[in-house]
Amino acid sequence: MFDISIKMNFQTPTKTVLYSIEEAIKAYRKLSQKNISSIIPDITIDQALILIFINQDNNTQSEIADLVFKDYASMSRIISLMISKDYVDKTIDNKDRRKTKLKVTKKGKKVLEKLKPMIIKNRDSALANISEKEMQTLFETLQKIISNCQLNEN
Amino acid sequence: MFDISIKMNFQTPTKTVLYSIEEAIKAYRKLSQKNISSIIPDITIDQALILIFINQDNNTQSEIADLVFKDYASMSRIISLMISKDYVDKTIDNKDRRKTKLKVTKKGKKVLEKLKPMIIKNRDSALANISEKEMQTLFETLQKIISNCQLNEN
DNA sequence: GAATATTCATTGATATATCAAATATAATAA
DNA sequence: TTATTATATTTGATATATCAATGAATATTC
Repeated sequence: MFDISIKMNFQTPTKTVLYSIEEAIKAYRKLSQKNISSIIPDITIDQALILIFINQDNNTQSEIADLVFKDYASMSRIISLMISKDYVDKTIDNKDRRKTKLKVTKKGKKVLEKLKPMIIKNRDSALANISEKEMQTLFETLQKIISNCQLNEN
Repeated sequence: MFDISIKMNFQTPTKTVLYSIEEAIKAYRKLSQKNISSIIPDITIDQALILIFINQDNNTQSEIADLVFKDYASMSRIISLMISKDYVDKTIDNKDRRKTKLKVTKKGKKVLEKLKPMIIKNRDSALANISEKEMQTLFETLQKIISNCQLNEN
């Protein structure tokens, strides 16, 4: 009895939308990584995304980590690698010596310019045949899920 | 000029739905992991998911890897760990000695029973206040994105 | 000003992701 | 049957994820 009642509510994982969300993001990542690697072989999509954010504003390392949903420890290591590849340049913020100032190098800027068209193309092909209205609905539902999850967080 | 025309199409990453998809799945994973760890400290959500799939059917290791979107190499290592924790038991398939037969151990089954209510609760809280219709729409849009990405795959 | 607490970043340990290469077995072609 | 090819899994190398602990600088409290 008990077992059956549990099973009734216990949908196979593959049947929940959460599974589809995972599937969608993995498919998009795979496509993006493949296309980006075809232009710049030694950069990951996350590194490219980080490069875009560093280029946009004067954010600290941990602010950017929050933007790309990364742990600060991971961020620290990714930045090290990006420095060693000469995509990024790091200096100490003299107003607060705990903080870092990140800057995209010349090489990094070149890479960004080379990648931009492909980044746009990736987004466009992932979102092909999806209307503005559909996209808006998708966005709103996702925001609900996000805030639902964050409610039960602390 | 050229630069401006690029910028016009180059939305800030945070403004695309793809970013929201990533955000949603990460928020859900964080919530799930937290709640699952509160019951069984030494299991990850992916391991729990894998346990469910092993329990359901007689799939081979790589079939399960496909179900949970994991690389075969990762799967191999995850299974090793799950065996060492006595959640899973592995034998060679004598009809085809390349294949493995995976089985959930008694301890694994106990863990699954303990976790089931929480897994259901996690899904429910993530999807709270989302109507059936909304969920259906979400599912359909995600399927479009998935097939869009897989089209440009090979 | 000294002690304490907080913040930003790094490092260590372990698990997982990814690609390439290696093994072992099975299926197919010659 | 032997050689070749294909399939299932493992292993190596490197990058990333996560948690805990540490270091360095700043902010707060007394």
